[in-house]
Amino acid sequence: MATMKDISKKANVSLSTVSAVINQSAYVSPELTKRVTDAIKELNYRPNAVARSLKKKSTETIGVIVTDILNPFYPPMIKGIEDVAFDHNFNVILCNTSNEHNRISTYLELMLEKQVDGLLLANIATSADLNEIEKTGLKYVLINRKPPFYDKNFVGINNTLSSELAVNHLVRQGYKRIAFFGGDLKINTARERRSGFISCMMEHGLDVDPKLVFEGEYSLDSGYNNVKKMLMEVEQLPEAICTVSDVVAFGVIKGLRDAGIRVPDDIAVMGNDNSAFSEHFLVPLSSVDHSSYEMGKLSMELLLQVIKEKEAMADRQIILTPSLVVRESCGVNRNT
Amino acid sequence: MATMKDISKKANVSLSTVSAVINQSAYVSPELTKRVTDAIKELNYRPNAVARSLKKKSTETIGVIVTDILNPFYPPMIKGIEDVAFDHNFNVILCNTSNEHNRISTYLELMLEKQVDGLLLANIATSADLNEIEKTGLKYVLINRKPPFYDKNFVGINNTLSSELAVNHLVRQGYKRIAFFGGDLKINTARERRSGFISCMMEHGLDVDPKLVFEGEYSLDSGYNNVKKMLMEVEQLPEAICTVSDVVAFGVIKGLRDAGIRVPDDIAVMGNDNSAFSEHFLVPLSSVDHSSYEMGKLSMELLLQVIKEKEAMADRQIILTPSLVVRESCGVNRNT
DNA sequence: ATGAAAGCGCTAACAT
DNA sequence: ATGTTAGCGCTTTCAT
Repeated sequence: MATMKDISKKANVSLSTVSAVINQSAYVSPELTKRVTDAIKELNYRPNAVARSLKKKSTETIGVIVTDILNPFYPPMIKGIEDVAFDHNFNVILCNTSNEHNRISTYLELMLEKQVDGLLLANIATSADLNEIEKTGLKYVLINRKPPFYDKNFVGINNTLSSELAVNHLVRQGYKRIAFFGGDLKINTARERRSGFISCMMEHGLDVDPKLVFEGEYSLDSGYNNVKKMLMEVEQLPEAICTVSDVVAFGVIKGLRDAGIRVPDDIAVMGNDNSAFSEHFLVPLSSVDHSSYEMGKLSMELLLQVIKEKEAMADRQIILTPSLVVRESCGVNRNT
Repeated sequence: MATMKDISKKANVSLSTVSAVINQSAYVSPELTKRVTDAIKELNYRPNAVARSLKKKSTETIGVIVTDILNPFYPPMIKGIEDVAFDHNFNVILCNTSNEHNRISTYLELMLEKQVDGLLLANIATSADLNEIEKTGLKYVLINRKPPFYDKNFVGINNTLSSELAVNHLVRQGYKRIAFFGGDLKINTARERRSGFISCMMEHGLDVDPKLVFEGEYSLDSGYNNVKKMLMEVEQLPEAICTVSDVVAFGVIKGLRDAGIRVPDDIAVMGNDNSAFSEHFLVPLSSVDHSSYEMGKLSMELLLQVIKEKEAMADRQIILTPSLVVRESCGVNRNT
């Protein structure tokens, strides 16, 4: 690989002149400019970003940490991040923890050593984890999940509202006895969606049967297993099931079908997330769209701002508004 | 951020001693070792990988270029890559071209400048593209797709066999008039799957109606649109449709349903890829598994070998064997 | 066993 | 307008 030194020799100019034409950081006479650009072409020169980074203390690289790229919620988010990174000549180092929580620390160390300009994190839900991030001193923005009392840079959605949209739809369809299949209450999104469900039910004057409110995880298995549990423990089944996420709804529908219960004929099922292919699921899933692509995009744009500002800028929390997506899993309006 | 210099001062030793204890590259007396490690802890020192990379000419970073992370075929592959990278303290820069072919060149330049140690490419199907890669001089291995006559490092699957497995299954189910919904014939996987289909049909003594062999793309829309086309142009519909990929099958099933045709009752549909959630699709899709996670894993392992060998090692082509996955979309055996 | 010093490829302050 | 030079943080010969 040719270096700037090679160019300067070939073009018979100084190093700083080469640097000046490459970075257009100072006026260079057309004469010398041509000699330099010619040499660059001839030697097929490419600047060495590592050397530049060492000098400039910036790598134009960011780290993205997610829990599980296999969860269909994340690919659009990652695509959103990558798209804006690409537009700004930034690169994205993908860190996929595969739900192994202790991988986070290792990734953080690696990112620190690699001198990334910033971090995008989609799986920080506890103060302990946040603390680890803060200790790195890196610039960062949190996506989707956040610890209690967190008031710094963040891009997420209105989770309470997402449940409300879901419940409203179910109520409009005429369902009254509605179950909630939730997630891990250590995660704010799970807490907020759960409380949105409960408060919205109350708002409608509907009872929430505690036996019909389940905790779980953001996984298909969780939905499946909770259905089994419900079938065992609950005497009177619900008319509808409101879930914390599409993958959970997938598991719920699978569990229901395995038990010979038809969706939506016997029980309606509502998703939340609007994952890819939910439209084409066993029974096309009604859901609430969270535009995770948009979240990715906005978080990267925010991070770029944070990186580029010289003095610390005021923190921002961007909360997107979810929207209802009606398909078939909650049947047609029973009131009309 | 503390540097090695800070450590050497604090511990009152030379730079090379600090380096020696960090890299365990030379014997250092217990006495000095302790002083150094203490200083490292006290100053919370982290080695600067950028500086190290500049000196060592290796970044422990690789670039991964894929066409579209939204295609469910890729996340498992990326996860496989990332998992073995993680085990070797390598980082993965994700390059998602979003099917914009001209993004490839830009990514290649960026990867060159960033001095990645190697490249994993899942979308190189033409000699022209391969040429671009070769010009970078970077080490690389191709995944899944490859240009004609390519005989270098590669990890893929036996595409011909994947079609044969599909056809065999359909024939076993009693179908005789079988259509093929293919992909872009510029891509070897599409060509091989198509020719596997045709030869296997012949093997069974079955006619291939040219009007029932479609070209297309690896996308849902392609399957959907080709169904429309078929419905318009073909007088006698097929009993079964063999597709080049699950996403195409998704589109096919959607198109069929929209036209009031039931799957598998009226027409059977066979996937190929076994994407995530195919199991939970509108009608659970019978498919052929390609273990894209395994492909990712093996390709990264191969790349690491290539990177670590001093002298050029013999090229390797790893061809995985696909396996049939029977679900519901091709009905039950009509012969029994 | 430890230290001094050169140099990886670049940028930027300074000198001319 | 162009060139000289120091230095980013590290590794690695070469002395001692």
